[in-house]
Amino acid sequence: MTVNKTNQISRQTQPLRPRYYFSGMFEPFLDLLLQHDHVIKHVKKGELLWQPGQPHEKIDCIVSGTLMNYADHENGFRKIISFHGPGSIFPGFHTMDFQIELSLVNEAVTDMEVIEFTKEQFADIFAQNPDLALSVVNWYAMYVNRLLFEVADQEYNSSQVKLANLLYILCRDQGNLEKTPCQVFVTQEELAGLLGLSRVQVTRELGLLRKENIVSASRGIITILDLEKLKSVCSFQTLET
Amino acid sequence: MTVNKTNQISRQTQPLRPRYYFSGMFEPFLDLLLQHDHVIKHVKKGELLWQPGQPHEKIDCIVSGTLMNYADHENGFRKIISFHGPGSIFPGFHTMDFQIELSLVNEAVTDMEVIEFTKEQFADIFAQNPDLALSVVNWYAMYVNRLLFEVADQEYNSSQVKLANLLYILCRDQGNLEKTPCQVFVTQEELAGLLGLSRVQVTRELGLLRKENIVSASRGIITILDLEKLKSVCSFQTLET
DNA sequence: CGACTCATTGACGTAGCTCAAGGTATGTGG
DNA sequence: CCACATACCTTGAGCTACGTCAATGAGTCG
Repeated sequence: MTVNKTNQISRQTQPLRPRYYFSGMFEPFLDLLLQHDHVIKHVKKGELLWQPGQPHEKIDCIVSGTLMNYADHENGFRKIISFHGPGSIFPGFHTMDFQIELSLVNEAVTDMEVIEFTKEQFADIFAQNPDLALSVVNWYAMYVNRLLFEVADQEYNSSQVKLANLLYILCRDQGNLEKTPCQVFVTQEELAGLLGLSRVQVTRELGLLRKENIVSASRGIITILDLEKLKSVCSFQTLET
Repeated sequence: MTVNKTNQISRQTQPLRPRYYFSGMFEPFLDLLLQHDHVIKHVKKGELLWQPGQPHEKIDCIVSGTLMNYADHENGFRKIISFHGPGSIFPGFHTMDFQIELSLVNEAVTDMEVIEFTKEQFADIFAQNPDLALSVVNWYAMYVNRLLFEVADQEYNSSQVKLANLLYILCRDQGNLEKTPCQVFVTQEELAGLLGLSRVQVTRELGLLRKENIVSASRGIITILDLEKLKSVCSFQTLET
């Protein structure tokens, strides 16, 4: 996955679009991070990085593997918020306590290796390295961007457009926009959790996309057959110009 | 408004709840900011801080007045995202370009005075002052918290609960939780924009709350008559324990 | 081969939307 | 101070997108 590693003020050629998968931003700092006090942790697929209901005491920098971050709502819905891969940190570094963090869950979707810091340890590194501090800020900006996309754009789209947007973005997050057909490895239940729709509605909308030969679906895999047709369903905020 | 000005690792007594109105975080740095290159800007009520469609080139630190930040969706809905008052900065400092920022609008809801920096100027201050850098990060964390609240909680609530949550939070944002009756100065159209509901639906839900003597409403003012009853309608994420 | 999890499809209910017609404060110019 | 315009608010009728419930099929794995 290509990631913009800018640490200076820079005008990219294309303004950035939302993403659901974060990676790469802290790779330039891996050596630096390893020089400071830390703990190496290995987490098996399916395990949680820490127990929900606890305040966030640690910051993890991902070396390998992927993490899924979600929240379980009091009336039973599971909202998937983001995925984090190598070179991302989670949760973002800050020095406050938020109620809502107590109900966030972080699950390894593959075996993982992470470098773990306490908030105090990370605060020291943060204070001594303005470049790293800037990356923390840019990490937050990307996270805000994903959330703003949902709050200001997806909220007003039909379930059809929501789904098309998400599939397109997941495709891009994998760096697969060029090669069609592109496979996205995700269950319909996960799609529903990412979109805030019911599983049944996701099935229906996928059915429509399938009828138009835009995608084909099998157990846990969506294949994008016709990216151009898919784009024609997406909303403006999603697409490159 | 009381604001947690923590710049060290600290465990507050109460985990923080979401807020829609941001202020105070950068007040300790006002003198510091004024020592660096800046421009003082005055913006009249109703004017925009910068034109939509432009990349965000500047960072404004608010000295006085209040700003409303919203996005207009391609199919006509206006989503209100946040309000910023004295001691907040807007937009958050970062060094990337995001597509979605182009459609964010920032309108002065009162006459305003702001200290304006270019990204380059702010980047210098950021690099030289770890304390200020930490406040930028904490500012982002609070912003993320407001967005997560909407994405992970409000999304699954009925319009009744959504509205109750919002009224309670607006009340708290003003620091008025103690004194009932508490007045919230907001039109029903703004409530609709904050919640992603139709104006008509907001009227209906307010009507129900009125029947229960929880609120009374007049032109542009909602008065909370019975905070305890209002709390009984709210969802868990909204309330203090 | 039985027991999962994942996907499909139909029947039906409803929350919240749109459209529409009106009512009531606030502000402005004469 | 009145006439008129302009916000803002209220209420009803009807529609529809999406949710729920339920029954069934289709891969996958020990």
